[in-house]
Amino acid sequence: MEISVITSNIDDGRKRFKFRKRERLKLRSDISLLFESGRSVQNEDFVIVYRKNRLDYSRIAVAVKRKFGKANRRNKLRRWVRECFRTSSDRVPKGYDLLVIARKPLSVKFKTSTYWSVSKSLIELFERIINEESNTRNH
RNA sequence: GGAGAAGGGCAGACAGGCGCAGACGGUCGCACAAGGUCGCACUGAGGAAAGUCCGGACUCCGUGGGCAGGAUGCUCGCUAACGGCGAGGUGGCGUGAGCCAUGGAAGGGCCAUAGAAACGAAAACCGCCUGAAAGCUUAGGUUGUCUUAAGUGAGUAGGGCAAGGAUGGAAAGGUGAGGUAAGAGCUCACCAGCAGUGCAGUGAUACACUGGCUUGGUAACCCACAUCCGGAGCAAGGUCAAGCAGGGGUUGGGUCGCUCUACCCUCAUUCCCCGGGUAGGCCGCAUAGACAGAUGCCUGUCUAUUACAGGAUCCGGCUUAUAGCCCUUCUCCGUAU
RNA sequence: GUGGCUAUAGCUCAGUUGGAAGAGCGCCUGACUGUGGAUCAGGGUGCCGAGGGUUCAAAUCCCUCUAGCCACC
Repeated sequence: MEISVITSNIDDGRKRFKFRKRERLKLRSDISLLFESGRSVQNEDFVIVYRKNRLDYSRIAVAVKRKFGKANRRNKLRRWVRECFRTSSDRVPKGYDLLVIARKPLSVKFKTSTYWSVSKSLIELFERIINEESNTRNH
């Protein structure tokens, strides 16, 4: 019961987020479905392929090509994307399967870029997904 | 204080917050399954985790032998083993601390072009030394199809030499003296190198004496000798089980580049071939340990957002990448005492 | 991850005991033609993926890197 007190204290400042196992998109069949019937948005850094699932939460997968860089760089980008997904879950569209693909220009400027610049361009894409989906519903 | 040489170390730290993986303990769950959920506590990437260049462990392949093939290469030691490391020997470079290299008298191959000649005690372009003759001319003796002298031919042909020049990456010991027509290990002294003997050392070798005077380079060319190596690799391999539907074939199969001897299995549940369908879990697997694959972000302080960079069967090395520092030992130069 | 292969002209490829690098297509120049094509004649387009080493000499032999590709659940 002491625990709940602590967490509630934190909730005063900012929200407490988790990244659960079920929020990962792991099955091969799900991903091939995405490629077959998913829609996509893109900017200079990323492509996001998305598709509505029948759950009340979103699932995410990250794809980084081997050409992007060595293992260290690829790991770092994957962690940043995951961190962004976790901390800004209120801005992520709910009930979707997402596949984030890193593009070539990002690999060039990756050495000088920071976590904030990467998460900014990701959030921009998340918001565009929300907008486009609401538009199609209106039609 | 400056310029170097060798070796070793750190690889952001501390505090707080959010988050992740595993194990453990609760809890939900027919249940010691999968999965979810909770957690004041525990564990959670590197010096190179990398390249995959070596060596093992481990696993499967039927046993043994031979050939082929591969690796290493001064000596000794360390090691499970190694192509690794340590010490020593010899040679080269550097004022020095130190650094780099290491089989050429078993045999064969190759050394283009240039050069006389490229490993055969061979060869002769220029050169050095020696050095003709026929013929021709002139003069004389003599009148014969004769002969003498000088000149010319010619410093030519021929012979001797391996000193010097030229070529080349490299020219067959080097320097000096004697010697000779000119020269030459032709002779002598010293030096280098080779062989033998003695002595010291486990040994590579060192030292001394004696001898004949002397036969390049290339084994990251073949190779001799010595030592070692069977082949594949955790996607190895083992095991469990659901679903469906099994069918067919004949001397075939039993790791390998080749080969030999012996052996084993086998007319089908197991091996081989073909078709359909497809799905995997667990073990292997670890005091980090997954199977879409765990380390990230924020705040404060310290110069600090800051190098190279992330385990995938595990160890021992090597190699390559690397910010900013720190420590130890040593060398040379300058100044002061 | 494990085990392999390749890199030579703009493109596709040769290049065997180490001795000054070629073929085909394309390209450029000239001739023929009013112009173009076809045809004929001529031309090199090269730091042999990068850096070291062995050698008198390296596309070739040895070592280390860098790219690209393939096979095996």
